[in-house]
Amino acid sequence: MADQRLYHKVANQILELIDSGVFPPGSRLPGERDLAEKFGVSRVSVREAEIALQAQGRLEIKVGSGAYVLDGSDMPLNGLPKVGPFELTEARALFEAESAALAAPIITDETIAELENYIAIMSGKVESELSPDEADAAFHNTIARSTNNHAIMFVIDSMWKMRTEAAQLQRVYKNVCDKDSSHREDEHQAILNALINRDSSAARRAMRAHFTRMIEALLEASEEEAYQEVKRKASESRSRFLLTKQLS
Amino acid sequence: MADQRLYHKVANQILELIDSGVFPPGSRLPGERDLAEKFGVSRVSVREAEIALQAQGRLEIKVGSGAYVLDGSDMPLNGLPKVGPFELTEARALFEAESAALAAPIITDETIAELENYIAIMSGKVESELSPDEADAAFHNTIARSTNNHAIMFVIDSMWKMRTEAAQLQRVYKNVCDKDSSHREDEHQAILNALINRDSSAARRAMRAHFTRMIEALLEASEEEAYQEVKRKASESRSRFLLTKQLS
DNA sequence: ATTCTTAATTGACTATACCAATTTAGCAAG
DNA sequence: CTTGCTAAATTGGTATAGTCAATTAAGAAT
Repeated sequence: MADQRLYHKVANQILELIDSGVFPPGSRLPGERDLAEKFGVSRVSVREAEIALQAQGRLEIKVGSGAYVLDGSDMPLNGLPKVGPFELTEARALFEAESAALAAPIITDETIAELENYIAIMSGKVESELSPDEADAAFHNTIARSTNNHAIMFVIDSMWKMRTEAAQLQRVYKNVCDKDSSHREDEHQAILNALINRDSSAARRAMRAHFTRMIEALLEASEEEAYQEVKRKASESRSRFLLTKQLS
Repeated sequence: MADQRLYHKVANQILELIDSGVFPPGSRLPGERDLAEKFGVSRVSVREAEIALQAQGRLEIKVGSGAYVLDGSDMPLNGLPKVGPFELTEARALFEAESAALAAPIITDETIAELENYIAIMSGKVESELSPDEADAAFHNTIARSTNNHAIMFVIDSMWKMRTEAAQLQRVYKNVCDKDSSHREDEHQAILNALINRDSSAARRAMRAHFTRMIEALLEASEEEAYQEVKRKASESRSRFLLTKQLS
């Protein structure tokens, strides 16, 4: 532990100050010169520490202004895998179902009201600064959050970010996402109803059904438009997913 | 684009050299002094560039040796949340169970042989360059890999990395992990048997049981040693986990 | 109160120097 | 010829000190 570089130690000290609330997200860090004196190190080490933190998406350094603490929500999260739409949807079907099942028994009325709001936004019945897509993200993330389990929140959030990247790259996925707005509302409502009833098992089923239909839609889309890659992956996995579906 | 920092430009130049194959993964970069001269910048700028790339997991800098290009496979993945041992185990119970259930119908005999080998390594019956802990990681990662789903592989791998970080920080977790070696072998064998039978449902159950016992062990440990934080989180979530367990 | 100018602050970059870890070269012993 | 050790060269790590440019804050002029 003693063989780590100085700038690494400094970075950790800064991180502690951030996490302990001394420097909340959005706030500005003291200047490099101040921090150098405070930590008893050279300015170079502070600089290197801040550069490393910036590379990790924890800070944003503005020339002539200062280093600002970034909110954890917009952390880019390095190293997400490139993942095809089918396998991603499959993974979400499994994991988000468990997320919903775990959330069901302990979800609060406030959170349920929040979810209702997101559904309204998605259907366009309520105007908001959130886009329908962002409301969709918020819907799933909020369920994950109500599990009170940070690992689950991380996983659900990561998969949404993969979806965003995948949607940028692949037309099929985007088309399907756009086209399924009609089904989406009903399915989200079904999930919500299960949560309102605090029915863990129903929540799992509803969430699985939500993504299962998305997979079907992807399959159709991949047949219409000859996206070989998607088609191959889809047919290869179809049987086993439909198999495991029955086992829940 | 012209207002980016120098070290950022240098980092991009280095990245280009890496991606173009001039410096393949595993190779060593020229020294900071050489690169500084080559790029026509100061050594500090090269240093800052390499530190940023290291923070992004593209390089590994070894003191007195040099900066080495990292393979994409062992990128450390930044931005992992700090997660308590209980919630992490809970998440793994849910997600790894689904991973195993999905893998069961399509796992190959080769992969099963691989898993057998990892179990043998963990029990010490076979000597290997892998530590028991690394074999444990390989066991779970291999199951995830056999799902053929990159999103699932990512999630399982991420959670193992969280575990590693958590174990460094929290004694309880580490103690439990060390003590459960005895149960571990039987449970892993049970999982493997389910996979051999291609029994999706049994694989799910076995995997859940594996982590459920770990949670019980954590609960005991947190009572013995008065780790308030763990204790609180555990008791708060215990009921709902045991609840959802029955619903599978 | 508003705008403009100016001074102070802050990050960006360079140059130089020294230290410690690592590697390499060379030499000695077997 | 191989092995093992030592010393020198290489390499990253840190510090100090200074210059420059972007930004901000303070003050003056309107």
